Amino acid sequence: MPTIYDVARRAGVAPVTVSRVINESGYVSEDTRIRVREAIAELGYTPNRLARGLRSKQTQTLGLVVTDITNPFWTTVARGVEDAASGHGFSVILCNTDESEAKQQQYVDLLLEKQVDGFLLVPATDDVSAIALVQERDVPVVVLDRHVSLAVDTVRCDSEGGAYDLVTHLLELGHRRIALLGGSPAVSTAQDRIDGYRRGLAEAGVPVDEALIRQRDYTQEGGYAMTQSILELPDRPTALFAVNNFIAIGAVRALRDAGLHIPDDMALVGFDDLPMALVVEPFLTVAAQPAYEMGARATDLLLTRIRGDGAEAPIEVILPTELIVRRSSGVGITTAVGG
Amino acid sequence: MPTIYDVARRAGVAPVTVSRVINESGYVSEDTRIRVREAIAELGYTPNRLARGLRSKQTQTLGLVVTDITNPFWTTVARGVEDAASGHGFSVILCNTDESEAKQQQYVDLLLEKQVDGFLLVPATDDVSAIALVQERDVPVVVLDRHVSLAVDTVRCDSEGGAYDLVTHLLELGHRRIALLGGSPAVSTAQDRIDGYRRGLAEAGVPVDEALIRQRDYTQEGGYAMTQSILELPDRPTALFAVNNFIAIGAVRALRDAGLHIPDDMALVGFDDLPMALVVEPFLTVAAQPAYEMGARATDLLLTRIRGDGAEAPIEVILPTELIVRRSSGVGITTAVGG
DNA sequence: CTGTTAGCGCCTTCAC
DNA sequence: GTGAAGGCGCTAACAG
Repeated sequence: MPTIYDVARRAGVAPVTVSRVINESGYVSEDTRIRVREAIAELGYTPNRLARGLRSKQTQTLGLVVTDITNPFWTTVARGVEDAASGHGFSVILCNTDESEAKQQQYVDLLLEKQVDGFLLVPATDDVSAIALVQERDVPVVVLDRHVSLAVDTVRCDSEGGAYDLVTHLLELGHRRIALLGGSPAVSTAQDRIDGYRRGLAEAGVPVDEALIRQRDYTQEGGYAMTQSILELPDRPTALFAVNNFIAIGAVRALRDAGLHIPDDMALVGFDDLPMALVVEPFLTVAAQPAYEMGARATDLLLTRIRGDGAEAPIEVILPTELIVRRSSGVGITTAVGG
Repeated sequence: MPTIYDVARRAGVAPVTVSRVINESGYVSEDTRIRVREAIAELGYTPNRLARGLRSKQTQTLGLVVTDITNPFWTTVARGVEDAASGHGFSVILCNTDESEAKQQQYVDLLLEKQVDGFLLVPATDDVSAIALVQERDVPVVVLDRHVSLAVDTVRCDSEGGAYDLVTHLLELGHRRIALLGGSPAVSTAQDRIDGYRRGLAEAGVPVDEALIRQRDYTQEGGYAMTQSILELPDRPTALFAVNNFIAIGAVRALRDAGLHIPDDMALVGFDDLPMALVVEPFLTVAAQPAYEMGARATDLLLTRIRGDGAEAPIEVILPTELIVRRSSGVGITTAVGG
């Protein structure tokens, strides 16, 4: 592997001049620049980023830590991050925690050791120790999607508002008994969506029936089981609110297995839209989150922090969700409407 | 940021001793080991992998370059890679090319600069220059999923056999006119699947009608358009073979929009299964590829190459596909059968 | 506009 | 079992 010394020798200049040509930093005459470029091409020289990072203390690399790369929502976020980052010459290392505290800690340590310039992190649980560690090390972090009990930049969606919109939509259609199929209480979005659900009912003057609220996790199995448990109630609801896309799919399957028709026998609404490429027939009424934009915005914020010219105080960016009304809630509309 | 020098001073030893403790290399007495460990903990020392990599010429990092991170097939492969790699202390940098030659070249260059120890790469097209470059640099590469015109380790699935199984299955059900909705000719799997299709028909003594073969790309839009074009034929086929999961979904939508019922009006089979978490009702007969295993096997192979104790000659691993018969092909079976 | 010097943090090599 | 010396490839800081 040739180094800048080899290039320098061949071009008849000092190594530092080669460095300047590569990084387009400092003054280099057009003449020597051309000679250096030629030498680089002739030798097939490739810069060594380890050495560069060691010396300059910048790796031009971001760490992205998500909870579930299997969920299209997160791959979409990742694309937003990737596009925004590469537009500024940064690359991204993607890590998957499976909502595990231990894995999260492990990846944060690894990324720290790899000297990433900043973190984009979806907290696996409500434990903030990993994030606190990053902050202690003075490495910029932006928390994605969820909020934590820590002063830190956050970019997330309006889960409370999205849930409110969905419940209000169901109430307007005449539903009064609406069950909630929830996620883990350790995840802030799950809690926010319950809050929005309660507010929607409260504003409509409909009392909350605690027997209609379930909490498990963001999985299809969870959605299936919660739906089954709801269906066993003596006094069944007329509508279900699934707080995540996987839960919604589990609910659809459980309803189908129980021989119930959507929306005639049971209305259903969900959170997070599925990509068009993956779904045969979009029929689920959802509060869609701007996943791609969330990734891009968070990255922009992180990059300003890395540049060091942002405001001092932590910022919280909350992106609106979009209510997309389709067949599953029981209206004949299939086009999107604002929300 | 503390360095090994700080740790060494605190523990009253030489830096090299700290290094030995961290890497568990060489002899260190139990006594000093404990003192060093304590100093590390007290200072909150984190090793710097850039420095380590620069010196040792190993980064314990693999580059994984895939064509479409939006496709659940690739995220599953990625998980297989990730699990196998982290089991051996390696981390993975995941890059997405969107089937673009230029992006692939860009990422390969970047990963080379980052000094990854090895590559797992899904070729974006049939251009092999990027792979050749990696080989010139003496960095081990394993090609995933597709085969290329180059002597290189490859781990892929038996596309030809899977296609053969699907076509044979349709033929056994009595179909004689089977259309093929294909992918880009620049992608070897697309070609292999056509080959399997032709062999299946040939062995059954059914002549190939070239008017029933379409080739576009692995997208839902492509599947939709190809299906429409097939439906315009004066002499329609009775079954469709979609060579990829996205194409299959596009076909389902096109058939539905045309008011045709699956499988009564038109049978349909596809390639690649969709994860259970994402699909409401699995009804598509498919040749499923062992995505996770493909990633894991490829990683194992790559790691032996990195260790340098593998055979010299390139290896080609071909994993079998599994025929999963469901409703869409027109049989009343919904359980999996071997293939 | 170009060059010299030094050192980032670590590990390899050799010495004791 | 432990340490001293040196250098991986690059760029910051300072000259000129």
